Amino acid sequence: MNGGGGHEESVTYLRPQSVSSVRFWPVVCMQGMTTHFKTSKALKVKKEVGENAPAVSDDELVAMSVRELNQHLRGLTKDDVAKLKQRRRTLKNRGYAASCRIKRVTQKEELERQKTELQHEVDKLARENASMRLELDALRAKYEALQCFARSVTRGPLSPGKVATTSVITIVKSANRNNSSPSPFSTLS
Amino acid sequence: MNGGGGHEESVTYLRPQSVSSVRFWPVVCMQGMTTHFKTSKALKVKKEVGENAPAVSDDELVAMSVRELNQHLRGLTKDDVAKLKQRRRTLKNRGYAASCRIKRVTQKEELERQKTELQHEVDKLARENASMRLELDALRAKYEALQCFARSVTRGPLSPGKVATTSVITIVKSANRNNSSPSPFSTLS
DNA sequence: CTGATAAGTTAGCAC
DNA sequence: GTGCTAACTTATCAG
Repeated sequence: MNGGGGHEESVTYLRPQSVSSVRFWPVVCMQGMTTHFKTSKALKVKKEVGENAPAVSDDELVAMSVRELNQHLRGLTKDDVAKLKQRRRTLKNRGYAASCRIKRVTQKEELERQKTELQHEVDKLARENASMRLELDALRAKYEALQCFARSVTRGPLSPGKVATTSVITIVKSANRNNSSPSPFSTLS
Repeated sequence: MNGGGGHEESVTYLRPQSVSSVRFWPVVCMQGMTTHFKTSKALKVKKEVGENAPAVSDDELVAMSVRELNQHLRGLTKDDVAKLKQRRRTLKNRGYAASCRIKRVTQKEELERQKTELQHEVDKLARENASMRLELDALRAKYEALQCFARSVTRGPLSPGKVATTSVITIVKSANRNNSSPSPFSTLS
């Protein structure tokens, strides 16, 4: 596979580094891009006699600015220039792909976090709601009881002594049925 | 590139179909897997003299059962068998990858849907909560006012003539209206 | 082996 | 040219 014409001599593989040691880089940083090495894809360069190119590493190549890159391009074949640039582009893309995946995972986690947060908020509001509803019902009961009493006192102004007291007793019982709060007259005395 | 030894004659490329017409398949279905065609990767098969293999299409190959596949493998080189199987595996993987992407997107959408739903629930509960709080406050005010009145009637049983009667009427009216009146005496006509 | 998924490669878009 | 992303390929793992 990958026959360059049938030559086997004086060929140097770039990227001869570790296989399947995969690291995550800080997004867009692309340190330590030394992975994989697909044989059929490995860029290779004929070693010219008296070659002085220092065989830039992936890390260096990808971190290089365009200006720095141009310096390394001095005295290279037009073909080699293209290949080096392509290698740089590929390395960059590898980093972009990693960034993209990290972003995807991060966004998903963020979404799940927000979902959990909202769920907690729903729970909290539902609890508040329920307790308020209880309170409201209790207060309504108390209010109606008190209203009953007030009506009995005012409508029939017979003798406010004994009758009123009896009414109060009744109301107290009624109020206890509905909830735990004491009689509507607990604060009266 | 991809030299099979330097021969250029009698070579048939499989997968010569459309380039970059990408379709989504029903998950795991893998219909219409005719895409891309990376030249450096294209599987190619030597055309043997008297070859009777019908050059199975991607669709057929991927939909084939193992038993059917074995029938198509009759009279093929061990090498060609391996290549065909590899092509099948690659096609399958293409489908798996598509399924994987679809699943990812679907899950994300589902997450967002749930988030929206929860947000609506929070809004609804918050609204309920606020209105109930208003109702509660109004009722408390009414209750206290009535309590005041009741206290004044019971504690000092002076003359329950005009004032008391007026008060009672007010209370009754107020009771019919739930919470729109800030004071039990506001509706005094 | 089948299916799924992480990582890498490629094509193509947008700036 | 740079960065991003969909689709594809490959490697690898689980069942």
